[in-house]
Amino acid sequence: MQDKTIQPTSQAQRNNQSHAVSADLIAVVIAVTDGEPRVLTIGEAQALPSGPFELGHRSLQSGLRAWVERQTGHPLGYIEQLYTFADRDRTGDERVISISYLGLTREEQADRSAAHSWRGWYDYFPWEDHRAGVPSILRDILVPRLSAWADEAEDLGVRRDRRQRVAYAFDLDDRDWNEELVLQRYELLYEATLVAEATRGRDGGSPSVPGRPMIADHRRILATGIARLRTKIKYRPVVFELMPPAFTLLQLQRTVEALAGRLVHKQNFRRLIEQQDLVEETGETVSETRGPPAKRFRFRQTVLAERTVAGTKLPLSRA
Amino acid sequence: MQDKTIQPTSQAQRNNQSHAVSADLIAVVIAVTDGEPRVLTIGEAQALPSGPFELGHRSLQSGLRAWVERQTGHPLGYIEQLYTFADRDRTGDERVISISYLGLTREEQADRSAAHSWRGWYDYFPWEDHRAGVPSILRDILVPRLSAWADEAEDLGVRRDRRQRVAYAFDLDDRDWNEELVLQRYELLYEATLVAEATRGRDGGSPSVPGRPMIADHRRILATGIARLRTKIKYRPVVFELMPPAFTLLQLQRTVEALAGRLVHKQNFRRLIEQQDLVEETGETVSETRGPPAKRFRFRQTVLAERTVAGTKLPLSRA
DNA sequence: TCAAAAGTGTTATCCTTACACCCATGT
DNA sequence: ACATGGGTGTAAGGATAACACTTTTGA
Repeated sequence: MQDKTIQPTSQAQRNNQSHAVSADLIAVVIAVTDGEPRVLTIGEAQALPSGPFELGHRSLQSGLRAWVERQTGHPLGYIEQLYTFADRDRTGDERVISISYLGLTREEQADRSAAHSWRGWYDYFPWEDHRAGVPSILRDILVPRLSAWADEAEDLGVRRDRRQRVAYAFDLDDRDWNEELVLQRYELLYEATLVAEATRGRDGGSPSVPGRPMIADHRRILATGIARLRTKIKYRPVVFELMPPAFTLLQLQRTVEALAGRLVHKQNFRRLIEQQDLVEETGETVSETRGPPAKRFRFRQTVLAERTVAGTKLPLSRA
Repeated sequence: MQDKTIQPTSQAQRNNQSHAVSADLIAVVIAVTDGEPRVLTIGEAQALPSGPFELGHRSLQSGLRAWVERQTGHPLGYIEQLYTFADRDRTGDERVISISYLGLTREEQADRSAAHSWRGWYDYFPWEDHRAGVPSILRDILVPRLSAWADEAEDLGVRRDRRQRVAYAFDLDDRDWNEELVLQRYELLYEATLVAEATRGRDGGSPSVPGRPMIADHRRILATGIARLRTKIKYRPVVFELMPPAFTLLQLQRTVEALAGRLVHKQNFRRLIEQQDLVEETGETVSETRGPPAKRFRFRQTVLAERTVAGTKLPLSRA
């Protein structure tokens, strides 16, 4: 359109302070303790650790690590970027860019003095825990309210679209539950103004549904992190970031189940783990549970080097 | 550590202009024409479309769309976020945050007047095209130079680490080539100062290797986009964003091969596509190639709604 | 004593991989 | 005629899902 745009304009306009933005770093830090997935929070457990990206930070990652450590006393191990989004600042004349990260650790003797706490993530998403069967809130509260919301649309197309999305994201009948759709479910609930965040500041709306809210859009970010983690454990050995150095296969299974929010088949799970050579025996056995002593295993660090690998899904031809 | 950090500090410090940043939006826009994957470039084909995120932009996505359209006259369809990174500005007292996106379109009658061009992505990464067998540059130039670089390290551990990473990322023997490791390969070449971008500004270094450079870190971003696309085509039906409304199975196959940089098995590919119900016949046939007329297919839009689905890899137990 | 947990097998089924082959058509 | 491409068939192998069952031990 304009011929002055032959060179990328970023350089040219950088000195123009008219587009001032500030960047926030936000961390979703997860640990699994006693078979419960927990998230690291600050304040009244309504906020994720976060802080502005500063000039002193060497990189986004190190800035994030600094903030988490400062606010919670907890050093981070594995982290990966989640998503970046932008909202208009409350003042309106500035933009806030939020860069979110997912971190995995073990909930250990961190600095007690720091004001932080670990909260079970199902406090925020009670409908996501299907380990003890389909949660009653789902059947009794969420689905009826979502159906009502779908039907209240005037336009036929909208109605159909809503029904379809609700069915897809919340479809139960046990086997069809897709645990990865954490974010889609939260966003549907938000759209239907069934979560507190959606009605905040605005008037009325439906009374919100069980599940603890968070400040700003932190709960949405947490949902993003959970969704990412639930998909990732299926194709990358990230669970081990959450495990102690040595563990039994049952402990490993319980951790996976805690994350996925559903139970897995014991024998097949064990076969899966062993056949992929993900673990090796330490030689010790422990009998912390009742039942016979269990062998302890450790993660084979070498697989990180060997098989950062990905799976093929293309039927390659031999050259 | 500090007790004043009970609340997230982002709010508190937002008005402090000491951490001024500017945010750039960068687009990797891909199309496949005549069996060649192309990337949308501006300037002397050394830059990706980009521009600062401005107050007028409703969202990151719409800001990106605006910039690409302004600079190239090309409207965007499918886009997804790639990655966000930060570099110190050349002035040193400000930060630049780059938010990159991947876009997929068809290279069509866009505005001719706009100063843009489509470049084959293998111009930038000649070592990534294995459709006609292992590229000779790989055997003759890249691998020898990388080996030399690995061996020139003084520390034994570093030497071993480098060799391992080179072997993993570049290992040939045909079948073991992993087309998804585009970024890892580029970064190794960068680390070994074998690409022009690595020696730019600095003195000497090894003479660079075949492959067209780009400004700043645009080539790294392109590598990120290619890698993402190569992995994504395996589990989401995104190829169809690159196809015309109707196409033959061979055209579809050629597109996938262009992206993956390797040949796929014809019969098995067709089975894969058909059994997943991704396409349906239009009823027409065309004989543009020699050989018998081919049926034309169209993408079944419904699958987007039905199966945004993901695959299980956990051995779930029946409740 | 009994229930929870550690283990070991075994089978059917599906998907992937790899072959081999025939037919139609344009050069 | 022949090479290129369209289309069909099928057999072997491995991974997954779904069974059933024994043994050990703490509560």
